[in-house]
Amino acid sequence: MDEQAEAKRATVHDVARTAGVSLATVDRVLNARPGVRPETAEKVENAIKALDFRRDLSASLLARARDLRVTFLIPDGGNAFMESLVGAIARRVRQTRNERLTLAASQYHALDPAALISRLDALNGRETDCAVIVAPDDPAVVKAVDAATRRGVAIITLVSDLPGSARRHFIGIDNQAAGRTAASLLGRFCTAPGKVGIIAGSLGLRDHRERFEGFAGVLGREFQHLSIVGPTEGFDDDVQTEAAALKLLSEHKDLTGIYNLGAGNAGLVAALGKTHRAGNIRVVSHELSDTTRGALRAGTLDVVLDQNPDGEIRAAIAAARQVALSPDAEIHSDPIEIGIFLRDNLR
Amino acid sequence: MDEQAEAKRATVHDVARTAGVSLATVDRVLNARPGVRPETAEKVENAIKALDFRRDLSASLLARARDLRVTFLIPDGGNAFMESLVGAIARRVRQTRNERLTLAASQYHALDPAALISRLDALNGRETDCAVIVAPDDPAVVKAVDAATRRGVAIITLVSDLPGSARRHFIGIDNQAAGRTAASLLGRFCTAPGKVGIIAGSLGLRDHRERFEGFAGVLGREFQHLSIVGPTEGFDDDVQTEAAALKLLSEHKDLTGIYNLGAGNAGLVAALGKTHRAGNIRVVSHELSDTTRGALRAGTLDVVLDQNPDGEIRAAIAAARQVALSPDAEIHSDPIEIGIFLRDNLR
DNA sequence: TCCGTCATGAGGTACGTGCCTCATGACCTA
DNA sequence: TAGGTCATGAGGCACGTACCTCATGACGGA
Repeated sequence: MDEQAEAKRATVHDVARTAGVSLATVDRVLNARPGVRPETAEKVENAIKALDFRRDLSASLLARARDLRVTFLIPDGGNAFMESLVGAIARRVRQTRNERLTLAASQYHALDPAALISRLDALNGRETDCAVIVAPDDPAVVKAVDAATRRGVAIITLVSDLPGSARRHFIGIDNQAAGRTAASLLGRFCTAPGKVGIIAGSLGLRDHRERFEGFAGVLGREFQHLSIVGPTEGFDDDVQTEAAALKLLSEHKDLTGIYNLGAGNAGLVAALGKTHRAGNIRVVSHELSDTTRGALRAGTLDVVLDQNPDGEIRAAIAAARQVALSPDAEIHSDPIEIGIFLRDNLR
Repeated sequence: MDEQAEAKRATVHDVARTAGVSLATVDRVLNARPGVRPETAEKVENAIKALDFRRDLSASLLARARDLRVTFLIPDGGNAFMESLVGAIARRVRQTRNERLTLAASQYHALDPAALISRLDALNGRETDCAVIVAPDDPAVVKAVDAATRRGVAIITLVSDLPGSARRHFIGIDNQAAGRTAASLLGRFCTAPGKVGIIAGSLGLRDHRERFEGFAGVLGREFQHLSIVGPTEGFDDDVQTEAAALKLLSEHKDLTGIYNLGAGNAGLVAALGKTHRAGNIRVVSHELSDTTRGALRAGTLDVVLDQNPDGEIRAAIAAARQVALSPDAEIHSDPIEIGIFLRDNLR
């Protein structure tokens, strides 16, 4: 089987000729400028469809003599995963310097919707084409997203979605599947009957709720020799997570497994070490970091599920380009896969 | 932390001015055209470094009025993984239609180095910028790769590398790590003492050898209650793999696990079904496909390691763009991660 | 009927790079 | 010294799109 290149691509000139209108009119339609009668616009749309015309991104960005400007809004506050997202953005900046792309990363005070909202309100379509946000599922945030969209800034949600908002796209993993996967691994690792403790960041967070649901479903259905203790909340914080883990460990001597579906892994590792249970309990947690890598190597953690921050940033940028290309068309993006890391396939 | 966009990027005009030469000379240097004295070229190189000039890929592809032409050479022969690579290429074709990229996929007779070599010999730099090849590690292939490189076709190896050749880059997973991961999972799933059977495609293949080495290392070091039987060869073929699996199963009644590090999964699944051992033996194999997905859902397979064909194709194209941009510079590409799939995180 | 508004056409320049032609001067060789 | 080769400069056109100005014709209301 050989696939050959298709014939020459259609240009705006071809569209104009086919539609029987001038270049200027095609341009008005393509860039949603006023001054075109609906029936004329339709002729153009039809020609575009007939020729399968797609605007040439290279030429387009070149002609407007400016970059595609993408702003990231990420929570701060020492959360290792969020920091790795910021790191991934910085890496992309280096790689995309010759691709007419300007990336700006900006952190807002975590767990503070008002801080995020004021950042969103400050965005406008003249300075920003697209904003990629990691946002809590809050009605006021949804409103701010809708308002920014009306000002011409396309919004893409990252990690945690905002269904019901005007956001153009969501980039993230299937958190239910992540929970199911954790249960499936822990269920097979813990062969003797016993208890499995669950630590969440906060059940107010959509992604954490979904992970727990997936986990509980699979464990209840397939691993009935294990029962669930919790979830208890660690608020994505090392100190509070350590306290939660210590409480679990002291109250349930027959604990054979732990699933930490939030952040705060350093606290969890510390608690396992202090109680001398590291290695005796099977532990699954989320997000690769220096802490979790070290704990995997030491055998304190057995599995780390990872949502691949570099992949998410790449996908977000690709989605932003699609938005720039055709503001209404549906966005296609490769699904972000859940990475499963053991000591043996650490990167 | 906020990262702002840097100042305006340097253009060829800036380079010419800084170097004190004309645009034409800069162009000659940039595109490796003859007619420039070494010391003049050096002035230009220095200006490029001083200004951190990078050629604008969009403008470059636009100006040469042709696409970046990438040809893929993939083995045929019903191997499900190779077919999925071809499918991934087809998907990319659709996504990159407006990115000045022409992808051609071409399959050659599997296990036939001569067929690959004649394809390589037919490539030339006027029609192809870059060839991405899945190639056996054969001295004659290495020679053909070197010759194609001299004719101006950059070669990128995919899945299996050709160290010692003039290939510009390798895209693929760490096969040692894949083997280690398989051992680590199988070792924890098989808690009772017993035997683990190994089926390879062919130990003549570099990637298969590496997987086996990784597997044997971890199993011997960490799971001494398990012993290895094999490897036996299935030649990446369903029928032969089924025969190999049947032989393993009949000769070793105390087999508690199987690791199939090659293709031919349909044969393995058939053998497990016929001997009524499906579900009683822990099985790890490679590459997601309809067969392996179904077997995961049915519980016949426990884990499938996957090298993410879509990601590999994406990475290969990104690498090809880098080659086009600067023919000598080192290529940076995100590592391809080993996907670990259980029933619960199937996509 | 006159003027204003609107839809559209015509044509240009610009973006950054590739690639072409032609001219010029320096240097080498016979 | 004439003819040749070579390094370089000067300039222009092209790629496909964005965006600008100006002209023109149609149609409406007063």
